[in-house]
Amino acid sequence: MQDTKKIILDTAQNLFYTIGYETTSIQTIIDTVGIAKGTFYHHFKSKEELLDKLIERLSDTIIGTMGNVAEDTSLNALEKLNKAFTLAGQIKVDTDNVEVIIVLTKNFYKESNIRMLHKITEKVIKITVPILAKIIKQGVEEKLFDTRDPEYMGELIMRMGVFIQDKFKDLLCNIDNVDPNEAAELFINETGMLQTSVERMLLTEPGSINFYEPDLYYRFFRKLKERGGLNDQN
Amino acid sequence: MQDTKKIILDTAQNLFYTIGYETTSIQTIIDTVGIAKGTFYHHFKSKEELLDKLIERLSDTIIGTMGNVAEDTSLNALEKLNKAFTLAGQIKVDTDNVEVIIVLTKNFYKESNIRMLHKITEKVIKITVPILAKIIKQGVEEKLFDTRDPEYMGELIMRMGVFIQDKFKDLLCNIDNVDPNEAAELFINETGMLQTSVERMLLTEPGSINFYEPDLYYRFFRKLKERGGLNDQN
DNA sequence: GACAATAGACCGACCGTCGGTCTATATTGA
DNA sequence: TCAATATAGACCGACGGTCGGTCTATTGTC
Repeated sequence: MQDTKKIILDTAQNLFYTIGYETTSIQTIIDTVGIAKGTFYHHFKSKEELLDKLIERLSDTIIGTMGNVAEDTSLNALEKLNKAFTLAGQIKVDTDNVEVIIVLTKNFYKESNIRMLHKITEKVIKITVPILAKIIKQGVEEKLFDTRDPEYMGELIMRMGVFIQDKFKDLLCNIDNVDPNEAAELFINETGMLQTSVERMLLTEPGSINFYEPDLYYRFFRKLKERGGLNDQN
Repeated sequence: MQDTKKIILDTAQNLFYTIGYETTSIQTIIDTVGIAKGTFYHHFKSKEELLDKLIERLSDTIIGTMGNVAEDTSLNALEKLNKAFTLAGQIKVDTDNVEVIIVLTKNFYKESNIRMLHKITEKVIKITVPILAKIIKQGVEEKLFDTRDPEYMGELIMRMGVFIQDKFKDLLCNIDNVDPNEAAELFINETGMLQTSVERMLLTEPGSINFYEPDLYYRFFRKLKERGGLNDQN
């Protein structure tokens, strides 16, 4: 990868994440990088291709981390599924990176990013489903799960993950009107519903699916409230 | 509703469905209707508002039809759910309207319509979930279903419906490379998986969820193949 | 000297604005 | 009662500004 090309990619990623894909013009990108129009179009044939390359780069890291889990022979299918699912989410929720989550939430998910989000989501699903399917298939063989179509179940589970990520975003956006404990409880209820749903769909033991740690979210929402919600950043 | 406004809405709907939202310019709309720029902006403050009004109109019909099912006292919750879910899909699959489905598939779902599709999907979910939730709640009271959060289950089911609609589109787009019976079988397998998943999630009797009629899809795909797939229309 | 990299003037399409016209209804005054 | 006037709002289309993308010229490199 040439230097300029990488810089363009990095800059564009920053801008797309903070300002939005549609709302970031080529002009803004080249001004930020400090290059001319012609240079940009020498490296990328269109804005769309730039986005695609960006998503490609993102995919590689996800495939890497999830692939490792799937091939870890020390884990059974249930452990793998729990671990792999957590890794599939692009944003790692943590009490240490409240700032980052806020910025991403307020910008990444905004209206002008629908196309980008859609592309990313579809790509992530496309690359993660085969990995999840493999894990689920292993689980069926280990008699931990019951389903006749691991591929389909993998995709269903991933889409449920996308769904709850969206719910998480909604909660964050309304955090100022809600008590942090209440918000945490709401979200934990939703994660619980999701986990129970997956357990039922796979006919596995109640309580065996653990995609989300309740404590983490209690702490996260409390910390978020402490620093004054999302308002100070705009 | 004034005459001109309604004509603009109708025309735009046609254009958006056949050419696509992003790819239809205001100029095209006003040329088709036969009015001037100013007239358009007299009735709508932006292209986006036009889309919103269009979606609003669509929502009203869905609320109407689904609401009737929910309030039909002659049905139990299971019958209501089966009926309501089918009505939620905007496109009624039928062997009589193969043509319409083809046009909608090839255009409605295309790349340049992602924003429009997203808006429609979110709106449809927003208005249908309360209705489904009510039905599911009734089902819990009737001991037909088991869940502690009907609202969440309603949304999950609706999103699974959106998901399978997308799968149906994918199948249609690749119809030329696949045997119609094989395509039908693929899709029926997926509907089966979805139905089983819903049954398990709601802890209801296997076989009680019937959102899709297998025969209909066998006939549909056979008829589609007879008329030569999607190719003749472009 | 061939070829990749960079530059920036330029293009056409697009959304939305703005000053203004035109018609139909309401109001007025004799 | 009815002509003259006033008001509302539907309608018009030239225009501004932005944006993605192209094209030709120039620079740098092996």
